[in-house]
Parts: sequence; structure tokens; C-alpha cells
Amino acid sequence: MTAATSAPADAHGPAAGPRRRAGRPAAAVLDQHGITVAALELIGKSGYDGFTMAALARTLNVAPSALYNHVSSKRDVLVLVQDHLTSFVDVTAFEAGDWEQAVRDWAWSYRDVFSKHTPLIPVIAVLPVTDAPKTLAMYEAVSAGFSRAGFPQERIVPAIVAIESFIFGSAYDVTAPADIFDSGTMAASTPHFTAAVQRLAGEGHEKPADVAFRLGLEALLAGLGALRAA
Amino acid sequence: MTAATSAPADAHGPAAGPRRRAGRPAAAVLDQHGITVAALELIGKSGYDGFTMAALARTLNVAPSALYNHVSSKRDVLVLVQDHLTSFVDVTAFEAGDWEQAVRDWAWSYRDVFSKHTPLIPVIAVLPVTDAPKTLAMYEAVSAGFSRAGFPQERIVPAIVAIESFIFGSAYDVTAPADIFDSGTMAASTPHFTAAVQRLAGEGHEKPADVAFRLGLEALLAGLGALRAA
DNA sequence: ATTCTAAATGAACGTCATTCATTTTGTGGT
DNA sequence: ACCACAAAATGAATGACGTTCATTTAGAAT
Repeated sequence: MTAATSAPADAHGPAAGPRRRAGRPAAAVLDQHGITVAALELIGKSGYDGFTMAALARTLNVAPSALYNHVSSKRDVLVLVQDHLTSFVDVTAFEAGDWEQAVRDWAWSYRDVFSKHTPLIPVIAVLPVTDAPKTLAMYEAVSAGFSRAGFPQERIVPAIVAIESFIFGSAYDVTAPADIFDSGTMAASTPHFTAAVQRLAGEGHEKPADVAFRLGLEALLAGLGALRAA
Repeated sequence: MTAATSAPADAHGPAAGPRRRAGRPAAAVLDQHGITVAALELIGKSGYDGFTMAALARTLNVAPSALYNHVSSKRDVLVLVQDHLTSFVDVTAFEAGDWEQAVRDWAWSYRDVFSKHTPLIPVIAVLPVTDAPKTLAMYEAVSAGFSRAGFPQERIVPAIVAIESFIFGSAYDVTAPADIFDSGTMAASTPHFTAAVQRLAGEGHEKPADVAFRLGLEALLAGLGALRAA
């Protein structure tokens, strides 16, 4: 039921060599990687509304039903895209340098990647890491960094989950319309909120979503950083 | 395009009295509030998968097309449900008592309400407050509390947005399967992460999502609380 | 009684994801 | 070379859905 990426083909490297037990037929016009790349490109061009199995098949010059030899559902394609996107998240700062800056770089990068792909968030959030190897690799890099920074083992996963939750929520925030907080005709009945919103508009030219993300992230960094061993 | 809740009927109280210009016909079997309540009940019974316009119409003993006299789309119904649910979020602690405990109560309550309604989160996150009066009322109560607690005006909205982002992300987390972090066969290649996950399982009996939420929320409270005036 | 109009109806439509029987096409074994 | 196998591709069909529209219904105002 929840078995994502349960398609027939193996999920090893591109050139895995002859490995199958029985006869290996057909020129293989299609494979999971090709589908993933085509899907990502299609999403970039047409957005998630234009992303249909039919449209995906068309870009691959293939019948829609052919896709189902390699993926078991549209959700499966989204899982593949999600995992592929995760490899664009920058975790290099965890290898060297201090924990705080590493988390900062990672978090901003993570948010930026998925703010253009918010329809994937409901998928990511409940996806077992087994079905997403590159995502798992990201977690490994991050938890290694936390461990090296002196984080108590039993707090590492909760801390990562907390930061990730903040990132996912903030990714949505990026997509919100600029006037989302305009109270319109009810402004009179919401004086405190309306005043706070007005103070916001006058501030610097940084995007509101970025201001909120920075504020929350720095607060999290300060609060979580205190957990590290001296 | 983004004009939610653009249905013909007024959105005032239930008994708004005679107000219309011309003749007021029909016994009005349906109205927005009735639709909202029925939708919420249907979602509770059948989940968001079972929530179709046809099913909603059936519970109201009405043809599906009749719904479109009161709402302009299915998304519109979700907006109504969202706003209705927001009235279940507890903001009472902001009236009296200290800021930190008020935010704590609010945040837990907010997360608990929407963790059972995660399909609404993509809707909420980009919805102009004008289309959601009860949500606006919540913001008013919260920002009043922030203001009273000595928060600088220009930081109030970003702080609320940051906390809300964390709450939305955490709501998804509640719905994640228990074994989401089980690395399976790749455990060997992810030693740090696997070790951290194992430390987690051994800990107390509190649900992992609750542990992460508490950790992140307390960190946010500490970090954001420092912004208050003395 | 006539008229006006919101509300309800039922029959469409169009879009999708998905399934299935069938055909195609290399490859490995003989 | 030939055969048999099985993965891969095809095209038609299916079943949900959300939504639209011409038409009917029925209360309220004049």
C-alpha cells in the first residue's frame, strides 16, 4: 500500500552491468532515472498543475501506460523527484566548520530547493527513508555534523526533525501572496494585528518570508545550540 | 483566480434578517455553515480521500451541483473548513498570564487541531486572511498577546509566521509512520544517522513527533523570547 | 395572480490516473 | 541460426472526480 518505488527495475547505478536472471529484452527506452529527469523538467516548465502522467509520457515519446512498467503510480514519480531534488540540498558545510553556520547553510538551501516544490512536502514528510536513498544520505551528513558538534545522541533526531518541520512550513510561506495579511474591511476590528502588519511593510526590502525564516532559524539555532556539550 | 469564498450568499451570522434587495426565494436547504459542518463531519468519518463533492452532497440530501450555488469550488469548501477549525485553536492563554506559557498552549493546540487535517495546510499557508475571518481573529488575539508581552512591533508578524511555519511542518510530522527512519538495508552506509535513530527508540514512551515538537518549540520560545523589551 | 430570482436538479463534459489484453523486441540458451 | 522467454511498449477502455449548464421549482415582493 505504502510501498513506494516498488517498480520492477533495480535501483542501482546507471550502468549496473548484466545482472538479471533471465532474458533481458527491449532497448529500454525508459528507466527510472530518465523518468525522474523528465518529470523534473516538465514540472519546471508546466508546474505541478501541468504535471500529468499523460504529459510526462508525451515528453518521453511514449504511451502513458508505458510509464507503469517503471513506476507503480504517479505518487511514485513524485517520490523519485523528491529524492532527486534532495541531492541539490547543500550539506557540504557539515564536513568542516562550525555547527551553527553549517545548519544555517543547510537550512537555507533546503528551504530554497523545496519552496519551488511545495506539492512534494506532503510526500516527503511521511516518506520512509528507505524509499529515498539520497534523502537518507543527507540525513547521514547532517547527523554526522550534529554528532561531531557535541550534540547528545538522543537529541540528534528530534533536533533535525524540528528544524526540518520549520523548513517545510517556511517553504510554503515563500509561496504565499504578498498581500496575504491584508485585513481588508475587518482591519478596524483587529487593531493589534493590523498595526503589526503595517510596521512590517515599512521595514527593509527583504522579502517577508525571508525575514520570518531568518528570525525563526536564528532562534532555533540559539535554542538548540545550547544543548551541545561543552 | 485566488478568490476563495466568493459564493453569492453573505457570510454574516446565521440569522441576518431580511436584507436583500429583491425577492428572497426558496426554503434554503443549504447554506455555507451547513456545508461547512457537513464537510467537517464527512472528513471525520471518511477522511480526505472519501471527501468528494458527490459524497458531501449525499450527506446533505442534495444534488452535487446544488453545492455550487453556495461555494465556487471544492477548494472553497476546504477554506471554509479550515477557518471553522481555527476556532477550535485555543488562544485564551494570551488574555492573561505570561507570554511564554501562552505561546506554548497556543502552539500545541494549533498543532493538534491541524495534525488531523494536514491536507488543509497547503490551503491555509497561502490563504489571504480576508477570506478567513476566524483565522484573522486568532491572529488578532495572538498579536495582542505579543504586543502586551513587550515584543517590538516590527518583529511580531515575522515571529508569528515563524512559529506557524514550525507548527505546520510539525503537523505533518505527527502523521508520519513510526518506522519512517528505519534505514533498512542501507543502515551500514549511514552509521551516524542509524546510531542516532537507535538512541531515539530507547528513550521514553513519548511519541517521537511530540519529542521533536517540544524540543523545537522550547528552542523557539527561548530564542524569540529574548527579543522582548525588558 | 404575476413576476422575479435564488436554489435545486439531472444530464452532460472533460480531465486524469490506472488497468489490461495484446504486440513488439532484444537476449540467453540450445 | 533458431527458439523461447520476458520485459517493455501500445492503445483502448474504465472509473473517479470536479465542474458546467439548461431547465425546473418555489417562496417573496408587487
